[in-house]
Amino acid sequence: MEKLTLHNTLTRKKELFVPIHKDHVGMYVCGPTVYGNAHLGHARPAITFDLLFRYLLHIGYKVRYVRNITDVGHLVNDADEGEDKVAKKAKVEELEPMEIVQIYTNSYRKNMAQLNVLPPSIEPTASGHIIEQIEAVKKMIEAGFAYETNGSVYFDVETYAKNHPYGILSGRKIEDLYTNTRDLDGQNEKRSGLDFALWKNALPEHIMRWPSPWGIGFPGWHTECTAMSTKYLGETFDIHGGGLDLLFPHHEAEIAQGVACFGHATVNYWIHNNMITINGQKMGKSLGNFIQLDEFFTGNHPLLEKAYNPMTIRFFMLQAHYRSPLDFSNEALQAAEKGFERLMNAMALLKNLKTADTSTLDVEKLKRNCYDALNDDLNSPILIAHLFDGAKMINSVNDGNMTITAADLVKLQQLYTDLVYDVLGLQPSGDSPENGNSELFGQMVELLLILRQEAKTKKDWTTSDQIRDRLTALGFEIKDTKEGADWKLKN
RNA sequence: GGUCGGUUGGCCGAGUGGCUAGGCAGCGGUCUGCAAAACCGUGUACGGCGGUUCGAAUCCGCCAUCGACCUCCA
Repeated sequence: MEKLTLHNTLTRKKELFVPIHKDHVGMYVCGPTVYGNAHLGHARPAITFDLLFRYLLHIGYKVRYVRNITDVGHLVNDADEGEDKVAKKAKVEELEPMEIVQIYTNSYRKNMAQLNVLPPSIEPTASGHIIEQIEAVKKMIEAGFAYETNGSVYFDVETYAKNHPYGILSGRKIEDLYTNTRDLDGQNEKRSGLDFALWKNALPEHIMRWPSPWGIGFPGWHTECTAMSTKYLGETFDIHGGGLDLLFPHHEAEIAQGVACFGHATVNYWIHNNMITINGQKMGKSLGNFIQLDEFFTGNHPLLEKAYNPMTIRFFMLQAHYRSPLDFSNEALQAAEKGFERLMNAMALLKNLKTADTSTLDVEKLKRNCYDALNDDLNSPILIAHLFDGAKMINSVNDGNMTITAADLVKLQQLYTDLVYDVLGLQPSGDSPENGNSELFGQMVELLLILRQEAKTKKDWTTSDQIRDRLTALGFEIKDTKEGADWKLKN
């Protein structure tokens, strides 16, 4: 099996990945809070961990991939008066909270499918695991790491920090946290400003509420991930992923909760993807540069010059390393679009290349380079660079400047299918399954091109150019090759 | 203010103590009735100042600058 190294945020080093159980991997990734449409920011962790998921599967692991749906317990702010995001949205849109959850869960799944992100093995919801969360809170109280005040339960960071390194993941020192913690409203119930809520007492106007040993309430926002990850992956599991923005306090809190519940660390490898910026600025609702995935796909946003195919977005993200920040701009996306086309052209040529008795290209070396890149902390940009090197070779063989044996061609085809389709999860953007009439439609275009060819034979350039120009105006791209005219629909 | 991470050619974006990243754009060429597309070839680089070294864009120090987190955020 390939030797994969991954950057572990806990040690800030690349480490050889060794799963707890041979051949099996347990991976948990923080999913979306479903109170709004998925945006570009959601695509980054989804694609990052989809790549990891796909690569682990490709190199032979059985993977249980758990990605949660947060549908409760995420407060709009950390004050006691904070409203649940889902409940707030429900009030604004005059819908049941679970209607909100359903609408945006459906929308998220649709967008993920468009990006060719594989569904996880298990997609648990916070509201479906209230019992598990209550049990976890009970354990933490019993272990002496949590306390109840007025029907709410808080994690006692000070007590925890006496014997455990709170801040180990985010590199924070507890003393600094004290001096830098902001004064928020409603801190009076907590023993310390650092303490975070495990269970919140529900005020009468709260619509999402459940009974608990501490009265009617709802779970705090860090608890669900601890309860659900350990329920499905065990008390200790291999990989925990998420966005860098969740490092503190969310993942730090998860580590503390895990120790409080089980007496030991629950996660071996913490993996974090970096953030996306737009024209150098962080994406945020208040900055007005917040672009939803649907808006990318339709081009319907003031910052977008055109619509972008989901595969362009995917390819664009894979061209940067997951731990680097990635800046979005129309120019960068259009460059990615062109590059992606180039790669797909090579994929198409690969299907029927002419073979020869000898190869003037080294498939094994190319293959080694590609896997080395992936094994080095999922270096997808390097992988793609090697795939472009290969594309150049494929073009050269096609032009007759290089040769390939039949055996090497099979190997090369396998390599590209494995890496481009299976691991990178790219697919030709022309494959739009919603276009049911595409075959008939294609035949019509062919017919027009035959008429144009007849005109060309008669040197009737007026007619031939008219057909070509009108088709171009309709959005078709006509390519004249030695074998005749070829066409495709520009997106 | 604290912590962490960046600063690479026109743009995006890798990587490395000495050996071509790659893509896009540009330029030149092939193909074509003309185009378009495609393909081939090709230049420009490592924020500033010091230091270590035979050699640094790559290591160290200082400075400048940008960003992230510290509060919900993917």
